[in-house]
Amino acid sequence: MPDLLANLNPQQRAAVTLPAQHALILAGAGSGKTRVLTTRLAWLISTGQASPAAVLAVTFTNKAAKEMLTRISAMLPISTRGMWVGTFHGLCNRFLRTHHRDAALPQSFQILDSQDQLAAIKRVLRGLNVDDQKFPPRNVQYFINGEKEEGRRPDAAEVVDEYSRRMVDFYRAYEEQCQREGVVDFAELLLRSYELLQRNQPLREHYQARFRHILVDEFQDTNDLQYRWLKLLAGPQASLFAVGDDDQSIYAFRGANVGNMAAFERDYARDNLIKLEQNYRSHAHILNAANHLIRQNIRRLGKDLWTDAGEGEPVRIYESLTDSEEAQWLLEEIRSLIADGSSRSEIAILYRSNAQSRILEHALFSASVPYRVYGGLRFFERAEIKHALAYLRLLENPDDDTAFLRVVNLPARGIGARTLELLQDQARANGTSLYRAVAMVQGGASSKLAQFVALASRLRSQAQGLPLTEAIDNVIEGSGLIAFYKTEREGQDRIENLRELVNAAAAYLSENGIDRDVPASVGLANAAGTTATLLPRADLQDVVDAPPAPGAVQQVALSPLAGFLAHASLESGERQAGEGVDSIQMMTVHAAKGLEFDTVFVTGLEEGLFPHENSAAEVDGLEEERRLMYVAITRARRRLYMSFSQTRLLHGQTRYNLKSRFIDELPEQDLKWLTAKGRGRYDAYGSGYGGAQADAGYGGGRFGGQRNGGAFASRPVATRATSYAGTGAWREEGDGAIASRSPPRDARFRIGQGVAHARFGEGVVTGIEGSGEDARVQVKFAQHGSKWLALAIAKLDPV
DNA sequence: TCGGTTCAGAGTATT
DNA sequence: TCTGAACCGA
Repeated sequence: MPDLLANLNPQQRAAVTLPAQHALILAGAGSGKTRVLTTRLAWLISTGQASPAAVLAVTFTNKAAKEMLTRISAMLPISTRGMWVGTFHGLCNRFLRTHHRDAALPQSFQILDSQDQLAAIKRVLRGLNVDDQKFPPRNVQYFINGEKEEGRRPDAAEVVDEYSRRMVDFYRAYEEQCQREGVVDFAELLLRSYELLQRNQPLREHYQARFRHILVDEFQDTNDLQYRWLKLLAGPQASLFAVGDDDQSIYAFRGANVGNMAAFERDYARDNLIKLEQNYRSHAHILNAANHLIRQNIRRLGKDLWTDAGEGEPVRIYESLTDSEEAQWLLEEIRSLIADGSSRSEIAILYRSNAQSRILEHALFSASVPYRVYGGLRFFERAEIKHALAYLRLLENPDDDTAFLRVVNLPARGIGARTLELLQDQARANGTSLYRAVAMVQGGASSKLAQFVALASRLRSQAQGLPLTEAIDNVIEGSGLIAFYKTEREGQDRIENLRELVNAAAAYLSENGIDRDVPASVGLANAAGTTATLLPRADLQDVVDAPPAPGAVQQVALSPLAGFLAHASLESGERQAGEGVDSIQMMTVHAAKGLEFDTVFVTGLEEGLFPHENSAAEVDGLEEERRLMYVAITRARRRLYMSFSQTRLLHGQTRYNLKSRFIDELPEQDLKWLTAKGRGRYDAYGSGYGGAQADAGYGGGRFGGQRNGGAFASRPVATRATSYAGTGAWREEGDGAIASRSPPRDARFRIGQGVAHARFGEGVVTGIEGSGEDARVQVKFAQHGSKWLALAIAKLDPV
């Protein structure tokens, strides 16, 4: 297949054409990772080594999955519909629909997103009369998801104290509620698929025999359950092809375990580790900076990016006195870039946390520079859309109490909290859903409830004869949502969004090859579309190596409505608009992962902000921040700017920050300081820093004035110290006066340092005080919380 | 049931 | 400083 392999470098080619063995591809930023993954898949199919039905490719985001499918379609003359290419959750959803009986689920089970899940948990807690001050629902949610991601059901959860005993009780009650209502949350999709494969041998063997090649994207982002799921799915004849970059692992906080990469190499791919180190994105100065920075991380598999694209431009560093001045400088720089011919969409402004965007937006907005901020609400997360979906869910499953509660009084029908409490009591007493309990309650309000139930029931019977789009239109009108938003002051946008929901449904139907005129609630056992994508396609069936075990693959008849609802839960849709206009791209560094721009500004490079102060108390926290910085740097193709400010308004207070250690970790020869290096750290009025900004308002006024107080003007370092006195975090460079406590002489320990304790396990130093015999360190342990330990007594080893 | 007021908390986020 | 959630009075 010379076409497929053309223009691949030797490492890429080696990865693509690897024999059927487990392999780990360590793919650096901009090294053609997605290309290798998709070409590998296409190559396997086009050389006849695997049929389309015998490969499974899994990603984390729908965007990545879609991208992969698009590329495969372009490379191969086959239909990709029916191929197992999707997100972990999407594939598990498909699997559970197909085997819903074995999984003990209704065929049209609903999927709760995080918001729905939280609402469901609140309901559980209220039912148990739990004091939600003591047990905040968010914590319970965190606990439950954590347990599920560790593969533990309530019976297996560890109970060590009263607190965990209660948590496990809530977990159990929540599970019962979900089961009763026929709903699953995101983690449940995975866990239930995993358990089904594990306990059902014929089923497992069927899929193991089928999937000869399992390809995993962004492997460094997998959590423990996902990795276990992959290992279970990969049978003795299968090859696992994992692509990832441990240096870009930035999602530990949501359960990702970088350790999976090393584990995978050790257990599967000891002999097949391929590094893709040639970078096709950035010039050398930028790559040097990235390489140099990331080398400070201890625990990594190790690789260095290189390019033959030439030196390019040095990394520009800018220091400002205030955050608003930083924004002003940014604006001027952007203006001159645009004047020089840059397109706005090729300029990105990155920041560590969303709160930083405001002041930057303000500067751009005031100057009428078009910009687009990533993040925020997505289409299917909007309140009005969630309301409409809740009505639709009630049509599909009246026992869905989450949906019921969401819309029972929206638009207002005079059904208040008191009424609902009574209804919930009734439902609990009878072990039934709210919807069914309506018929059992007595009293004045019951007629209002009955009217609501009648409405839902009417909408349901109407939907049966209508195509999906018309059924949805009927629901948003008939429910009174449209009329409701007409009375709202800002309701026009919401009405437009509701109308857009009809279009989204039409798009869903056409993307899945479902006839537009099929009635919304009719199952599609033999029609094209939803069902067909759930089953191995008939024309692929003959190449499945082992025949399915009897009854292993059941007929699935998912209605267009049920399919659309699942789609809405699994794909939250586009981020908000601004598209189409050539605009500056603004986003967090996390959101920028996977993207690239000609010009990148990384802003707010200050201690406490980036690295973020909260990360100091996390195991591996600083290294993760550094990886985040690495991701930020490697987004830039040609021009990279980094800026930091001496002062910044945060939570309504001026904070005095030191420049980020990450700037000190960059190689000097690849940098170009736009302001005099190190100027502000010692003297705000220090010797000549260049640029027009010097005249723009650095005069005494700004510092001498009331705003920042005289203390800063006279002794900036001392004032800066105050913002850090509380945390004392990470002060390593010279100005030891900053720490409010005098640190122990013991040079082995620093704040942010990883340590190991015989009994408490691994932790991170978060505080140091005293000296000599009295030296104590505060350590936050992964398992046992935060403790002060006397160095003279405790046996602590640096990790 | 609705609207205003008060208060705590404020990091990154996909499915 | 700003936001969202909780709370209280009409």
